[in-house]
Amino acid sequence: MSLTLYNTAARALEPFTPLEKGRVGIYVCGVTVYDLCHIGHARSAIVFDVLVRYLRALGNDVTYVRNFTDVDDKIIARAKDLGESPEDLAGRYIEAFYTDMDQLDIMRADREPRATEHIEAMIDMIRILIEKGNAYRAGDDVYFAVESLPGYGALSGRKLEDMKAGSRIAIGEQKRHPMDFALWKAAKEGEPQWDSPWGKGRPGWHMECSVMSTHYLGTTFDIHGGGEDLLFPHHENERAQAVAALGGEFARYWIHNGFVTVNSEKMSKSLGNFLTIRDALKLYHPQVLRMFLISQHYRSPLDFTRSAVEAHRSGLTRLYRALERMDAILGPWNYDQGLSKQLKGDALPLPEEFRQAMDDDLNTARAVAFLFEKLKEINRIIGQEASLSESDRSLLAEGREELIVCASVLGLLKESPAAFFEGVAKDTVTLDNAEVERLVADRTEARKKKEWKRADEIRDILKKMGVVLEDGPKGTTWHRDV
RNA sequence: GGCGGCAUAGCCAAGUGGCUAAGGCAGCGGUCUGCAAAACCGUUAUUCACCGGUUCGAGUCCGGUUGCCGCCUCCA
Repeated sequence: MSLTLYNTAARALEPFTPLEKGRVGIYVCGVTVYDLCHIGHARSAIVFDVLVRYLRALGNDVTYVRNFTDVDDKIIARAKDLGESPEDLAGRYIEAFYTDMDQLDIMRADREPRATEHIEAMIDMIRILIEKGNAYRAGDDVYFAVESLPGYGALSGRKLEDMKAGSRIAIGEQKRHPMDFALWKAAKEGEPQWDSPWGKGRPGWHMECSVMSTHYLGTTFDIHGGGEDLLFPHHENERAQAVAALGGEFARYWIHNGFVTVNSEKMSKSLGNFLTIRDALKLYHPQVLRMFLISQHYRSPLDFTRSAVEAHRSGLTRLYRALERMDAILGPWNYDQGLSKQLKGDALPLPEEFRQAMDDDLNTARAVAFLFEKLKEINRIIGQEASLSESDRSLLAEGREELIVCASVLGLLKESPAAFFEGVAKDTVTLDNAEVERLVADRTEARKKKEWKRADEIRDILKKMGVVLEDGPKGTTWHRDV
């Protein structure tokens, strides 16, 4: 079996075959940097992060391009409100993007172009579109003529005649067809602007992606991704421009991720339920968020609720606990190893079951289920800890490797258990380890003397400090309450 | 109005016509333990919103009903 992906353009699952065997070019629409990223941005970023990781784990040489939209109406408006330059505002939010995404362990793309770095090429593309008769000037603006391109609407499954967009046209616009969209917008006072054959102005939103994707990946490339809301008009228009201007096929596979709702409501400013990554990270450990965000299929809507996220925190904790015990038995694992191997693009040894799940349109829910099945196997072996045979130990070592390699494709189990437990603990108060150790030792003393009451008192004290004890055959271990 | 999606146990969720409907969380019973915790074992959907149909066989395909959601306007 090989990788099958749902191609929005075909509205069907299709076997994925790159243009060139072993090489994959992927372009993903990034964010418009005028505000902090929210949990929906995180989902999108994680979906494509996992896709790229998996393509690499299969041994592909992947070129991953993700843009920043750093010139746009919203940026200009926000900058004006804050009395800041649009460039500074965009710069600040690009930094914020990295801060947040780094915490979620989202890999950097290979190319992260900004719209403002490619204005010249956009002007060139607009010029070509005018020459070819796909675009026209109207006043100081330039519009794309949707009727000039046969098949416009095919990507998003719309017919021009169905799209009664007349009511959306602002007075004063001189479009030939209501669906025509701006390629170049004439400059307004005090806004970012560039010289062009049509006077000073700035490019329309869709232009940047047509130009930057084909610049880095060629006129026909493998995968284009983004949130499902971008399908229309953004992706439709992006493709129309590129196909009309360059004649290539543009993207061959279109992948769109579903939305995140919060308590069953779409996030919106008016509802005040915008959950930024930053705020979510105040409540949950980044690995827990990641686990939650990949726990269902990427095309399904995902509802963010406290109880749902917390369920995954419990599950992830169980995985890390097993890791901790394996480290104790086998010696500590180097927690960077899985990831660093895969970043080189070498094929990873992935178990068949895991591969089948991922091959099936990136079924991360099933992939996670595999992790738990593996966990059960491992725990069964550890259960006999007192008498582990050589073959048990090597089974355990194999199991650990498999578990971590698979998890690394999902971006999970990437840190040491100690770091995870420290980070995931409810109690933010720093523990005095020496104090804990002393109490544990006192309790061990009491238990030796069978002073159960005293022992239980100490256990209660520790519990209140946020420490949970486990009495095992090799003595008492403790960890922070989760 | 146009286009599309979803409805599976207490909750989340996989299931892309055919062995006993994954997995997680929560609960319950058991093993272990001084008692716990953790772990393991067992258990919790004769049934997949409802009604018809196709088929030897449907959660899975088709039609209808109900309910929810998204896009069509900036949006991941």
